[in-house]
Amino acid sequence: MSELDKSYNPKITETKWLEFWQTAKLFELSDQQTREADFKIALPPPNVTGELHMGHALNLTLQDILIRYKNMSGQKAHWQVGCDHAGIGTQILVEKQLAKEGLTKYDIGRDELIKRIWAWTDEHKGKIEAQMKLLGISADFTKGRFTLDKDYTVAVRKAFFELFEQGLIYQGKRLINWCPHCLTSLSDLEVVHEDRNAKLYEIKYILKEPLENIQELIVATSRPETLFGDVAIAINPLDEKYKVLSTKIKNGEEIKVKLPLTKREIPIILSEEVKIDFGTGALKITPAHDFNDQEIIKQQSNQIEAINIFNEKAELLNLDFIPADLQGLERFKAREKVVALLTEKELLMTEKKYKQAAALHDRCGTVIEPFLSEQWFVRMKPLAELAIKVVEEDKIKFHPDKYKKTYLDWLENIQDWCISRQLWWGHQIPVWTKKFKDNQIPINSAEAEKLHFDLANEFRKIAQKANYNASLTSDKRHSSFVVASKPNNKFIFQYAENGTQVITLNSDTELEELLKEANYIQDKDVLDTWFSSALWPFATLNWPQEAKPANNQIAWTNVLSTAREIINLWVSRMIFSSINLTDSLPFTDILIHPVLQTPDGKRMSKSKGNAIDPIELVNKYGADASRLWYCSVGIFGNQDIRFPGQKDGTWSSSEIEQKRRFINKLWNATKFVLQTVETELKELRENNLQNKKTIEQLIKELDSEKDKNIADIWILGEWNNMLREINQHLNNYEFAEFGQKLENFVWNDFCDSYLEIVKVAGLETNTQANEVLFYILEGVLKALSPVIPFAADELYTTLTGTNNSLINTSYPKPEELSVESKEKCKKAKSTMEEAKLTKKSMNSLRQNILGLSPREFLNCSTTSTNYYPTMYFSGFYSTNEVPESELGERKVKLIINENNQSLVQIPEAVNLAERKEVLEKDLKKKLAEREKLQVRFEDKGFFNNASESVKEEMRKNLDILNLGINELEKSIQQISEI
RNA sequence: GGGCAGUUAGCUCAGUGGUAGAGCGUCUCGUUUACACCGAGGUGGUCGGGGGUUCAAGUCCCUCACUGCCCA
Repeated sequence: MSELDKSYNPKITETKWLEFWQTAKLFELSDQQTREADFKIALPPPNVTGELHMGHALNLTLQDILIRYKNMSGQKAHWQVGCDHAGIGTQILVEKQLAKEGLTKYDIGRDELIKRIWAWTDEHKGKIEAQMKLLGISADFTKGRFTLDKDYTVAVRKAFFELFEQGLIYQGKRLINWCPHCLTSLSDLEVVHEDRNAKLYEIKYILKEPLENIQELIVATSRPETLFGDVAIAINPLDEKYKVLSTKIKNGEEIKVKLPLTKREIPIILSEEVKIDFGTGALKITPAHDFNDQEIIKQQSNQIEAINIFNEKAELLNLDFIPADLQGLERFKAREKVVALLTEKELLMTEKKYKQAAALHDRCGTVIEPFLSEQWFVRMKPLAELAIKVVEEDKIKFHPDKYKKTYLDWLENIQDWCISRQLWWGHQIPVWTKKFKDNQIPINSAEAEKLHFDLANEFRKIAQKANYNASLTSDKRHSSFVVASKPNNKFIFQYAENGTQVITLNSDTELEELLKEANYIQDKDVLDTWFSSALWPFATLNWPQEAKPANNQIAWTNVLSTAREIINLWVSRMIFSSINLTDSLPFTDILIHPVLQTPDGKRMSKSKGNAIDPIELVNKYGADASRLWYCSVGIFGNQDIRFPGQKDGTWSSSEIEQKRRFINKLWNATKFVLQTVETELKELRENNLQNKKTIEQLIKELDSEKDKNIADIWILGEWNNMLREINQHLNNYEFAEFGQKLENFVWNDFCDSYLEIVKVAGLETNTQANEVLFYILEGVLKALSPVIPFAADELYTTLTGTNNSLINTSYPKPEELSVESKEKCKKAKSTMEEAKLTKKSMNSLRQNILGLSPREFLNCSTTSTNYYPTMYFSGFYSTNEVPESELGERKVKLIINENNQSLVQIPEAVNLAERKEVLEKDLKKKLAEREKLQVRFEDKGFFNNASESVKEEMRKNLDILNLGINELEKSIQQISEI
C-alpha cells in the first residue's frame, strides 16, 4: 500500500498523473472510435499564436468535466481539439516582429512572409497544447487539427464552391470597413466602437445663387477633410428652418452650393433621414466614406455617383478638385489643414467638443475608413433563414436560453458578409481570373458572350489534354459554363463584369497547374478566418470525405461550449454552414459561459496588463483546485464573473485557495479511512473489485434497530440522494450546483458528521461501518474525478490498491431503493437531524451561554425517545449521560425539539452570576423573534390566505420558541435566587 | 441610440412569493493521532433608490440611478 503524504501537494500529484496518462495513452482513440463516438465536442480552436487565458481555462474545464463524465457513464466521448490560423491576428504579430528588424511585408514578399508565419506558427502551436495538458485536459491531442492543414483546405474549397454554385457568393464594389493600417477589408463584427472625444465643426457652404435671403448653408461635420468627396447637402423636408429651400426642391428646382476650398458645385437634396436637431440640420453627403450617407444617396430618385477621395492608406488622392498642397496628406493631417484653410477663408463657423463613437479595427485599434472596394460577399438572407429556423424550433438550444435572443436579433437584421481580406495569411480565394486583352474588351453583350465562350472553350481543351472529361454546359443562373470533369473536380466558368473570366473549383492542385498554364491568375485575397472556422465541427470530422455525421446522428457534435462574444461571429456561421453544406446540425446544445473580468470589474486584456494567466494559478494552487473553481463558476447565473483575487506580485485568490483546502481535506479523509479500515482493507478492496454491492444491498444488510447503524444508513441514503442530484445537474449543464453539492457532501456530511461518528463508533470493531466507509469514499472519488482528475486518481489508486485511472471506471449512479430501504433512510435521517441539532445546541450552550471551552465535557440527561444513546455519541457531543437525579440543582434545560429536552448540569467552575447577562441577551433575542412571528401569525390576512403547511410550520416554530423562552426565564430566575 | 445582464454581510457570490444564505475576512475559544490547509462558537444585511401588486416581495410589475457586456 502506498502511503499518503501528510498533506496534499498538487505539484507532486499532478506531475505523476500527467506522465501516467500520457504514457498509458489513456485519452487516445482509434479513428473508428473517434468517428463513431456517442458524445462529441469540438473545442473552439484557440488562435495558434495565442496563449491560454482565463476564459479558455474556464471553457476547457467545463468541457473536460462533460467529456470525463460521459466517458465514465458508458459513452465513448471524442473531444476534437486544434488551433485556428487566425488570419489577421497572426499576420499582425509577425509583421510586428518584422518591424523590429526594420522590414515590412513588402520588403520580403508574400512567399517569404508566409514562410515566416508558418515558422512562427510551428513554434507556438505546441504552447497552448502544453498549457492545456497542465490543466488536465483529457483530449486526444494526436487528433488535433489546424484550420490551414491540408485536409481542412479541401473542406474550405468545397464550401466556397458549393456556396458559389448556389449563387450565394458574389463579387461586388461596395462600401466596406477598411483598415488603413492593415490595408484590408473587415466584416462588421471585426469593428469595435469606442466613445471618443471629437470635434464638431460647422462649415459654411455658399449658395451658387442666393435665394431670397438665404446666402449659405451651415453644415455640421466631424470630418471636414472628407468635404472633397461631398456629392450633395441633405436637409430634412420637414425642417421648418429650410422650408423655402425644400419647397423649391420639391418643385423640381435644382439648387446648388459651392463646395468650400474647391470649384465643384453640389446640389441640395431632401432626405427624411437627416436629423433636424443634430448640428444645423444640414448634412454633407459623402457616400464613398460614410455608410449613412451611402444609404441616403441610395434612396434618392436621381442616382448620384459617389466620389472616392482616399487611397488605401487613407491619404488624399491626386484629384484636380483637391488643392495641390492637400494631395497625399493622411486623413488626420488633412483634417488639420482643411480646418486651417477654412478658418483662413472664414468658412469655419464654430468648433465644438463632441463625444463620438469611433469605429476601430478590433485587432490594431486603427480608426476604420469606410472605403469603396471590390470584394467577395456571401448573400446572407437565405442562410440566415436556415439558422433562424433551427433555433426557433429548439433543434439547437442555447444554455442559458437568454442568448437565443442575441443570436436571433443579429440574424434577423443580417447584412451580406464580406469574406475577402487583403491579407497574405489564410485560405487564398479559390478563384482564378484571366483579363481580356486590351483589344478584346467587349462592346456589347453578344460580343461578351462570344469572348466568354471562347475562353471557356480554350480552357476545356487544356483540361482535356490533361485527361479531364471536360465539356461545356451553360448555366443561365450564373451566366456561366460548368465544365464537368474528374469526380470531385467540378469547376465553373463565369463571365465577370470587370472584364475578367472567373473560375472556381473545389479541391485540386493539378488543376491549379493547368490554370497557370492557361495564364489564369488566382485572386490575391484570402478568406475571412471565420469562413474557415465556420466549418470547424464537420471539417474536423472529415467532411467532405464523410458527407454526414456517423451512425445517422442528426448532428456532427453534441455540445458547443463558448463565450458569448462570438455567438454571431462564429456560432451562427457554423450553424448555417453546417445545415447548408451537410444538411446536418453542427451541434445540438450551445453552452455560453460567463466572461471572467478582473477583480475590479474590467475586461481582461493582455495589452492593459490586467489579464490573469491561468497557468500561474495552476502553479500556485494546482490544476485540480483551479478546475474546481471554474466548475463553481459554471454557465448559469451572472453573465460576467469578477475574478475574486488580487495582484500580490502574482495573482492570489482566497476562493481558489479554499478549493485547494477542500482537496487537502479529502486527502486527509482518505488517510483516515485507510487507517480505520486497515485490518479489513484487503478484503474490502477485493469485494470492491469483484462483487461490489449496491446501495440497496448495503442498506438491507444494516440493522436499523441497532443504534450504531443509524449513521451508516443515513450516509448511504444521503449519498444516493446526492447522486441523483449531481447526475441530473451534469446532464443539465449545471456545473456550479454539481460541484457545490459534492463539496458540501464531502465536507459536511462525510467528514464533519459521518467520520466523527465513525471515530466514536470505532471504539468497538464495526465491520459494516468500515464497509460503508470504504464504499462512500470510493464513490466520492469517482464522482469528483471529472472535476479533480489528478487528486481523484491519486487517492483512488491508493485506496483501492489498484493502478487504474478513474477514467476507466464507471460514474456512480443513483439507485431506485426499495420501500423498506427508503423508510430506513427516512428514519435514520430524522434521527441524524436531531443528533446534529443536539450537537449544535450543546456546543452553543457550552461556549456561548456557559462560557466554557469547546473541550469541556458536560453531564446531561435527555427526555428524547428518538435519541441516539448518549454514551454512543459522547465523543460526538462531548457529553456524559447521567441519570437526572444525579444532575443536582445547578442545571439548565436545552430545548432541541418538541420531543427532545435535555437537562445539562452546570459545572462548578461556571460563575452563574457572571453568565446572567448572556442569558438575558439571549432571552431578548428570542423574545424579539417571537414578537415578529406572532405579529405575522396573528395577521388576519395571513391566517385566511396562507397555506396550511406554512401555518403549521410557523406554529411549530412558535411552540419551540415559547418552550425555550420559558426555560430561559426559569434559568434567569434561578440564577437571581442563588 | 437599441439590447442583455448585474446591484444581497467588509469581499466574492447563491437565493423563482412564506422567519435573509455560503465561502472568504474578522472576533473568541480549542492542538482530541485524518486534516491548525483543522474544529467549535460569535460578529456582521431596513437585499441600489423610489413607487406599485399581494395577507406576505430579495423574489412579480413600473420607474430612476450606477456598473459591465453585446449590437449599431
